[in-house]
Amino acid sequence: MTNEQEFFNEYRLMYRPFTNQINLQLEKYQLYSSQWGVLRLLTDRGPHSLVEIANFMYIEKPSVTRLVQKLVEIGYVETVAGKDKREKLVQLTEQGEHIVQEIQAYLKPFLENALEGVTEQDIDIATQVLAKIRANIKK
Amino acid sequence: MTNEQEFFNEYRLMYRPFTNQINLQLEKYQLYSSQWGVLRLLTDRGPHSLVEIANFMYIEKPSVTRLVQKLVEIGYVETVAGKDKREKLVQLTEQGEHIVQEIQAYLKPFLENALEGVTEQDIDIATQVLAKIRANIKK
DNA sequence: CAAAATGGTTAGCTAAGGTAACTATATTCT
DNA sequence: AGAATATAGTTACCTTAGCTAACCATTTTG
Repeated sequence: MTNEQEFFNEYRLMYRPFTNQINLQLEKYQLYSSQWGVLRLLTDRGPHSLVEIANFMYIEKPSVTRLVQKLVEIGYVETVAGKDKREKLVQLTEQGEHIVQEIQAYLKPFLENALEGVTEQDIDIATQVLAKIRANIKK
Repeated sequence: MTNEQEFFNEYRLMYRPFTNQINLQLEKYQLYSSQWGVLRLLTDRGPHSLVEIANFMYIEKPSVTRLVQKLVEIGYVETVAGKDKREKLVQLTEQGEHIVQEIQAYLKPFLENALEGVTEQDIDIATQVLAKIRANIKK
């Protein structure tokens, strides 16, 4: 087995246990990891339209509609009309901003534990490899 | 944003484009990436019972039942009764062994392209990081 | 040998998407 | 300017890749 195949093998093997664990942690906040992805995007990079969210997350518009509808329902985000009246800008509510901080703190020990025994440097290398692959695929 | 969060962010962002592309490549063989995962396991490590497959792939027994049923239908694998009469050993058929070779060759350019510009050494480091995380999570 | 454990299946559910077809607003092109 | 085209978002319905609960059939254990 070549190194390339071994890498992709490991990549896929990690996916389910990781996502399951994250969903377990997020249950407390009535969130799934997909919704958490949206909240993190809004936190890290500010308000986005639905289409922008779709492009960033590599998912289709209807999927974003549903994710955002649920987050609005819970009260973590709100939508405001853009200058372009077709557009809806999605932004965190005050409650949303608050909960994101709380969740980030809550997840911290879990993520730290997951990376236990891995050096900072290796994490950075792995991060760059993943980013590079993503760029190559979408090219 | 800390490095840890950045890593997990990249990990998740890569998942959908990657799996979509793989499924696209596998369409030609009437396979999904989940089924391909089973074929690869049988190729790399020989015949396995359903429970062994479930443990290896971190999925539940009923999911394995369905994956294997489909592969039997297509004719890529067959099941033989184990010494323990409850057990079913899943193994590649001749056609299955043949097709795995073909698919591996067919996927090669795609995987190489995905890793273009990444050094062997960095791939190895990234692979080890993923394996380590998986071990930490399941611990 | 009865009770518990293990391997596998069936039935029905869910998360996290996707496509097709539509409305409403904006943009472009003659 | 007005018609054709493009873009943002939604609705309805479909799919992949899982899941749990409940159930057989064997095997192991007390």
